[in-house]
This record gives sequence, structure tokens and C-alpha cells, in this order.
Amino acid sequence: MTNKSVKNSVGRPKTFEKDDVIKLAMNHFWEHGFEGTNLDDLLVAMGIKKSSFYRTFKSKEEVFFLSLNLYKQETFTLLEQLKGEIGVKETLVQIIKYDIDEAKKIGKLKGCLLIDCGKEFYKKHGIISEYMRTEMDDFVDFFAKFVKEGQLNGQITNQLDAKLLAVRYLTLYTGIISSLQAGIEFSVVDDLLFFVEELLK
Amino acid sequence: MTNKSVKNSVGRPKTFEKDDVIKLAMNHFWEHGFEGTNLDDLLVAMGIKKSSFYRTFKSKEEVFFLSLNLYKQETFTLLEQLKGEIGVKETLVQIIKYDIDEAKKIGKLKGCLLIDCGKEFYKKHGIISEYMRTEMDDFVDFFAKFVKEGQLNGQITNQLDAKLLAVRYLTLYTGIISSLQAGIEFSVVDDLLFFVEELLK
DNA sequence: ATAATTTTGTACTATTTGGTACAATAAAGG
DNA sequence: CCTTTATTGTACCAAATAGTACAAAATTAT
Repeated sequence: MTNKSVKNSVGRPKTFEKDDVIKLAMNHFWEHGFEGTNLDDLLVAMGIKKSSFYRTFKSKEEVFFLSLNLYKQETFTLLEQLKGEIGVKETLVQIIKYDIDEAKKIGKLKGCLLIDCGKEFYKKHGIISEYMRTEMDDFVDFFAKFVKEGQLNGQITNQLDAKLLAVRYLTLYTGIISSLQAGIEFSVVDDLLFFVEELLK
Repeated sequence: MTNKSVKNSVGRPKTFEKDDVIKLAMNHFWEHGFEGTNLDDLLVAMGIKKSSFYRTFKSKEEVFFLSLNLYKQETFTLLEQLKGEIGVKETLVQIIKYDIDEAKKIGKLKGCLLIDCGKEFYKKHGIISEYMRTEMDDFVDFFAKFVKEGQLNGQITNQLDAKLLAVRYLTLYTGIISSLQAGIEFSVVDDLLFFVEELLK
């Protein structure tokens, strides 16, 4: 897209792109959380050395916020793409089904970077991070529009206010993630997907 | 209840009861999580000095597991008590309403010690703690029995299998906690309580 | 007073944490 | 070869972490 791979006029050429290592960092934060990520492991995940890290970024925290931003971008992009393929309602269902299947298969579930790290921050500092709150609002707004579209084209028959329905969906989603991560029996998990489908009707 | 306050034959009398300081520790863990609790703050919360702490307990971890056990006991006791006063269904609703009100009023919400610390452990070690899993099973079983009772006496009209309904309820509950802690707008929170009431019908 | 027991205070340890400083080296163009 | 730029390696730092050791003081019964 942008002029990433243009040769810099002179000097040793770069061996990594900033955006690429942010993505690697994002995946690591996503899996381990912010506090659960120590710098050494993060560096291994990013494939760069400490010296390069601190020449490129200000701190671990800065990389985290860049990761959070990338997470939002990628989530929205994925949802829009899926929408084009299978429609609004099916996208909302499949997103959750994907997590359930992943938990069943590999017994591991990354969950939601925003919610999980928001919770970490909340537990640590006793207040909601203002940054997290606005990110959360972005998610709610996006899903509200998403749901609205489904209601208008008839894929979602539940005529509850789109924003409220989006919040119900997101709440259920984060609850399912927590339940899965808390090790709920697989025998009862499928019913949770029915629950979601009932909600979207 | 037990012979807590009997005088020990000789020596300086105890100034704190083990169970009492465990309860204080529980409340601190509940609010800050396990990793988010450092020993010095924990000691302040428990009102004892480090020397006393390590003479009474083996480690921070031991106190945490004792706290977790107490948490379960107290939760079940509270639910049984409320059941006697306002019935099964109303108890399930009010429990959540209490959290919502707390979040609205003081802008702070402890959430669920088991789920929150289970998530911490999960994120850190990549697997579900076996201890947490069995605790989770205890909770599911308790709520399943609770729901069953409500279905039999007609307070809950939703005739979905009691265990599945209990899991739906718990999932919704943990989702609501996450949403509140993530700083969802208060304007949409009330609808989440309607959602719970609809579920229990 | 003395023995028994509990709590406190102080000092210490070993490990891990995020972060810094800086020289050495690698890879390109001029 | 020389300059420029990117990466690496090594060494270090200050702070925070959970936990230990042990003497001193407090409070009781005998």
C-alpha cells in the first residue's frame, strides 16, 4: 500500500517493518495480556532485539496501545469482509462459533484483547482507562451499525433497538469467552451458541 | 461457632483470628486480582505484619486459595439466604441488579473472584487451572440446582434444561460484569437486566 | 521473676521487572 | 575505503517482587 519497501537512499537496509512487528506484538498481547507479557518474551515474539525495540518504540506501553489500535482495525476489517461473504447475522454467529471451535480443538482461546486488557487495567488501577472506554464505545457503535444493517435487510428479525441489541450481543460474547476460559464443560457450550442465535433470531 | 475465643493456657494472647484475616484478604484479592495484589498492600488490608503473615500462612498463594474457598462458601450462603427471603428467581435477578447499581453508584465493581482470577491464571499459564475448573463446576452445579428449584416451584417458567439455563445465566452474568468494567455506557445497562429477566421469564 | 507465646521491627536475600548506555558489527551507497 | 544507517551484544541500573532470619517487645499464666 504505502511506500514501505522503497530503498532508503543509503545505509544498511531495514530488516523489519514497524507495522509487522506491531502485529506480532499484538498477537502476543492478545494471548498473554499486558501484565502477563514480559519484555523478553515480547521481544522473542516480535523477532527483534531489545536495542532495536527501544530504538523503534518508546516503551512497552506504547507498543501495547499501537497493538490495541491495530486490533480494532483488523477486527472491523474482518467483520466487514465476512459480512460481504455471508451476511450480517451469519457473521455475528460465526465469529462466536469460531472461538468455541478453537477452544474445543486446541483448548486455548485468546478472547478479546480490548475486554481482557481493559479488565487488567481496571483491576490494577481501580478505574476504567479513558482510552479503553473510548475504544469500547467504538466497538459498540460499530456493532450497533452492523446490527442495524441486519435488521433493515431482514437478516435479524429481533427489532430491539440496534444499540441495545449490539450490547446484548457483545455482553453475551464476552461472557462466552469468560466461560470458555474458565473451563466450562464442553457439553454445555453448544447451547450458548443457540442462545446467541435466539438473540439475533 | 467453633472454640475461637477460648483462652490459650499461657503466653501472649492472639490479636487476630486466621479466618478473619482470610476474609480481609479475600476482599482484597476480589478487588485487585491475584497478580494485581502485592504483598505489602495485602498485609495492610489484612491488618497484620509480614512476620505474622508468614508464621500463619505458607505463602501468598496459600492465602489466595483459602480466599477462593471462602468466596465460594460465602456466595452459596448468601444465595441460600436470599432464596429464603425473596425466592429463587428474584435472587438471581437481584444479584445482578446489585452489581449494576454498585457500578452506577460508586463506579467500581469487584466482579467475580473466581472468573476474574481464573482468567488471570489462564492468560499467564495458557491453561485452565485444574483447581479453578473444579471450582467452576461447583458453581455451575449449585446454580443448576438453584434454577431447577425455581422451575419446579413455578418462579422460573423457562423450561430449558436447568444446567443449560444456569450456564446461560452465569455466562450472561460474567458478560455483564465485563461490560460494566469495560466502561459501557450506563444508558444501555438497564436493558441488560431486562435481558436477564427475559432469560428467566 | 520466669517461662510461654504472639506480634513487631529491621534487615536482608534472590529474582524479575522495564529500561538505558554504548561499543561492535553488518550491509548498503558514494 | 569511507560514511551512513540498522542491528546486535553486553553490561548495567533502579525499582519492585515474594520470602527469610532473627532479635526485641508485648502479654499472659504460673
